[in-house]
Amino acid sequence: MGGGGFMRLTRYYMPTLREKPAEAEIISHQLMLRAGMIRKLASGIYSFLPLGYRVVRKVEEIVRQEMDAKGALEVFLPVVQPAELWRETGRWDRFGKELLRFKDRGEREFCLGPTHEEVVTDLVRNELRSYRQLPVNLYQIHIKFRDEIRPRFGLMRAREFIMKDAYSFDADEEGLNKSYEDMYDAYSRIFHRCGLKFTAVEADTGAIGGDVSHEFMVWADTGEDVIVGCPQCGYAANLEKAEFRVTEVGDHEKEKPLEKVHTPNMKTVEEVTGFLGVLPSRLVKTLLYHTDKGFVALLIPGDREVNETKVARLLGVESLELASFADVEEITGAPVGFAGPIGLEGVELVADRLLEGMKNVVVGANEEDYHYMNANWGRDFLPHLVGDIVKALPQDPCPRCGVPLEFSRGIEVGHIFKLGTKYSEAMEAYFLDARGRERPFVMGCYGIGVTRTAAAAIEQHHDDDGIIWPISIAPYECYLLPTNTTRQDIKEASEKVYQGLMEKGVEILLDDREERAGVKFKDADLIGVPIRVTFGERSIKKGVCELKLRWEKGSMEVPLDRVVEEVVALKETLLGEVRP
RNA sequence: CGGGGCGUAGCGCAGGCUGGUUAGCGCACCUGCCUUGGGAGCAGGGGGUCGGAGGUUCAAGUCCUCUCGCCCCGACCA
Repeated sequence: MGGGGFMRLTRYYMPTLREKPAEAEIISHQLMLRAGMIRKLASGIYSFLPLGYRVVRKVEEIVRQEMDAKGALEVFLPVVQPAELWRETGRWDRFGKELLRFKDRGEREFCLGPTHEEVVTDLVRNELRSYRQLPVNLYQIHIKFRDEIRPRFGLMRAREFIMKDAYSFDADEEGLNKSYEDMYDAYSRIFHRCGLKFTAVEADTGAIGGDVSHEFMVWADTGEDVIVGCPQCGYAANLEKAEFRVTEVGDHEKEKPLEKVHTPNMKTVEEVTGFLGVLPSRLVKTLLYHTDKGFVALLIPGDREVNETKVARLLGVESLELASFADVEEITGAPVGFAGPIGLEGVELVADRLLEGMKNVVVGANEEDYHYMNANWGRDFLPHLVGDIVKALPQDPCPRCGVPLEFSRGIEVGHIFKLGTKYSEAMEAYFLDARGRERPFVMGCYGIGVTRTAAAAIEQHHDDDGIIWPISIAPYECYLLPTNTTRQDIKEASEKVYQGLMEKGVEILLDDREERAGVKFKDADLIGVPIRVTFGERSIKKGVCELKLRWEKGSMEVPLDRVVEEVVALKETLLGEVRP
């Protein structure tokens, strides 16, 4: 590790803060600032101090070992990338403002790399020619820059961050499947070794493209992502992707005559259903969206929300956003709040499958202050397309086994994709197969947010006093705490143990500062080193010191001449607990 | 991009409405004494372009205009 695996605090740079910085909202951000791990340079841009950087390096090293074990090869690609490359895949225009663009002195356009599909594909297309050279998996660990709309939560959603990204190149689908499985396995091992409680969930491929994808989620109530899981069969997906079973196959009511009702100034589902005395699920919301293929009207139950990801996938569109108020008026002939499928022309009607078979529902009348009651599918309106376009809700039946789904929150720390030939075709990256045919590489890409993983670990492992590092990613493994360095016996004992542990390769901090014991205890707890050895007056006279784990209340007395071996053994035990 | 809030010492803040000596407090920092098992005590001390620019005024941290930065919420589910 940088700077060696041992250090005395009198020579360290670890500016801890007693008070929590005003800017920090979530616990990992607060603790990283307080523990002297990071400092902010600008919005979403952080410097790593020695303690923080050691944690980053620990995570990186675990990632590196597991990637190498799968035969992936480490490379180092440029942060600054030319616009032409991004134009080849069309992402120069599509990527949006997250892509930080600038020009060099010669007015040539560049960007700071938010990801490296283009660069890595460019790299191999000039060098890999034959199927015999495949598969290849190239990875790197370094800085990414994404100009987030709103950076927040410290390292959790930073603009500049450290990422491990890997790209696999295979000759065919079968090869890709193998590469993907290897990465899935490597990721499981990596997060396990980092001491994290996590789960892999099915995910949508979104802007990166491709078809199959999993996200690795660290469980945390403060997480920004919603995990939908089945307690019975283990189905797990993120909210964007989560499917659910339709159990009700329709109503057995008789169709009643369509009835136009006056609903003055009632625009929301609550207002209309409250006024008409029906359940929100009996109202059909009609939402107008603008897509790159024109306008569409989405029909969903009043108690549901549109899942835009599912819609985009179903329609095969790239952009999807709610129509403006003006467009809604133009298309429906009524102000927002009164749209409905009956008599709505010029737009494609897309209905959620939940509505199929429902009888006598409420819909907007496309006329200000009017709705219809007893509208019926088939008789009064007929959707052009039916599909799953709403978000799952807790208690919806699992798509696989029908057991009620449970919702929880998580932090996305890893994401793997089967890309297929999307990039290789766009960039004309071909190889020759066994029969001499030119074929595009079948690609996969695999990311891990290294700095986010460190933050996620804190979200999952802390208490009121500070961080509680899993030993595998702790900045140091052991904290030596002489309570009073003015006493020779205490000082000498701690120095001797320091020497002993150093020789055994244990990563240690010796708190040799002339501070009062309380200050040292507070700092030790704050920075969260897992093993602590205390040298105090009472115990030193008995020839012992105290061994304590950060997450346990009590400590154990250990003879001074045995503490080195005890710490070494303890370290091995703790590391063993996070080995896959 | 829309809305709200905040920029005063390294950190956390007061002062501002109602302009008026040398701009304060706690923590941190330096020196000394003392103390040494959960962020001690006493004494002394250093540190500020009050985010920046312009303006009003005899006088601006305070009022006005502009600007920069940071934080939070929202970005339209009819």
